[in-house]
Amino acid sequence: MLPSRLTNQAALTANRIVDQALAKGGVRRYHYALLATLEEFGPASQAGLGRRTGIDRSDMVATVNELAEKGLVNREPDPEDRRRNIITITSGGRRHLTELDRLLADAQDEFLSPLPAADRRHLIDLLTRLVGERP
Amino acid sequence: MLPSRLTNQAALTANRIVDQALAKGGVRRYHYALLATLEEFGPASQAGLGRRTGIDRSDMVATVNELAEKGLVNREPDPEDRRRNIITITSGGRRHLTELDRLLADAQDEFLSPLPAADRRHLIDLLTRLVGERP
DNA sequence: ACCCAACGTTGGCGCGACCAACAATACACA
DNA sequence: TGTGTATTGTTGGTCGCGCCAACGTTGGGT
Repeated sequence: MLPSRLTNQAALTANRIVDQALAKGGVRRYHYALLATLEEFGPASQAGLGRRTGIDRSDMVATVNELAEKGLVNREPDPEDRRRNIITITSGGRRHLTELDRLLADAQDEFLSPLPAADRRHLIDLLTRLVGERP
Repeated sequence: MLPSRLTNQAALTANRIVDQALAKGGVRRYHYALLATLEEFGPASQAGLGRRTGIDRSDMVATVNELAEKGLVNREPDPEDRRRNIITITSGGRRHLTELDRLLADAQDEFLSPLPAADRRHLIDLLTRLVGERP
C-alpha cells in the first residue's frame, strides 16, 4: 500500500477517535489546537496563531469567535499595533483545556493501541522527522 | 506533539503532494483508489469496491460516473444479481493507471524525502500495523 | 407469502483546508 | 513628507473528503 495512503488511513483513524473525544468536551479540533497553542506559547495575534497552528487566517476568525463566545479566550485590540487582536486564554479556558487534555490522552492511547510502547516511540520519532525537516 | 496531530500533519503533507500529482493526470484521490483497486482485485460491484477502498456507497456512484464518462471503467448490470453493477477497468483505464502510478511514485518519494530508506521501510511497517491490526 | 438484507441512487451535512478581496494600519524609503 | 508595500482582521466563497438517511429494486431465507 502506498505510504501516502497508509498515512492518510492512520490519520483518518486518529481523527475519528480524537473528534469523538473532543466532542465530549464540546469542541472541535481547531478549538483544541488554538487553546493548546495559547497555553504553550502565550497570548498572540490571530495571524501569529494561524502560523503556529496551520489554521488559515479566515478560519481563525471563526475559531476565535466561537471560543470567545464560550469565554474560553479573550480578544482585545493590541494597543501597540492597532491592526492586531491579542488573543489570551482565560482561566476558564485553561480549566477546559485540562479536561480536553485528559480526554485526548485516552484518545492517543486508543489510537496507538495496536503498537507496543517501543514502537509507539519509534513511530512518533519517524513522524516528527517526516513533518519537521521539510523545506 | 500529540501522535494524532503528528499523523494528521503527515497526512496533510502527503495529500497535498499526491493531489498535485494526480491533478496532472486529471483525477482526484477517489478516482485513483478505484482504478488501482480494480486493477489489483479485478471487476467487482460498487458496494464491494466501496468496502475495499473505504469509499462510501453514495460517493462511489459519483466516482464511477466520472470514470465511466472518461471511458476508464465500464459499468454493466450483473446478470446473476440484478441489484449489482459490475465495474470493470477498461484498457484505456489501465493505460491511464500506469501513468498515474508513475506520477504517484515520484510523489511518494517527495513525501518521504526527509527519511533515509531504512527509516522509510520502518515507518511503512509501523503504519501498516497501526491501521491493519485494528478491531 | 412474508420479511429481512443487500444494492444502487439521490440528496444532504459537517468539517477541514484553501483562496481572493477589502479596509485599516504599520512601515520603509525616496 | 508623502508614497508605496506589507501585514492584519474580516467577509464570503470553493472544493474534496467522509459521512448518514431514505428510497425503490432485487435476492435469499423461512
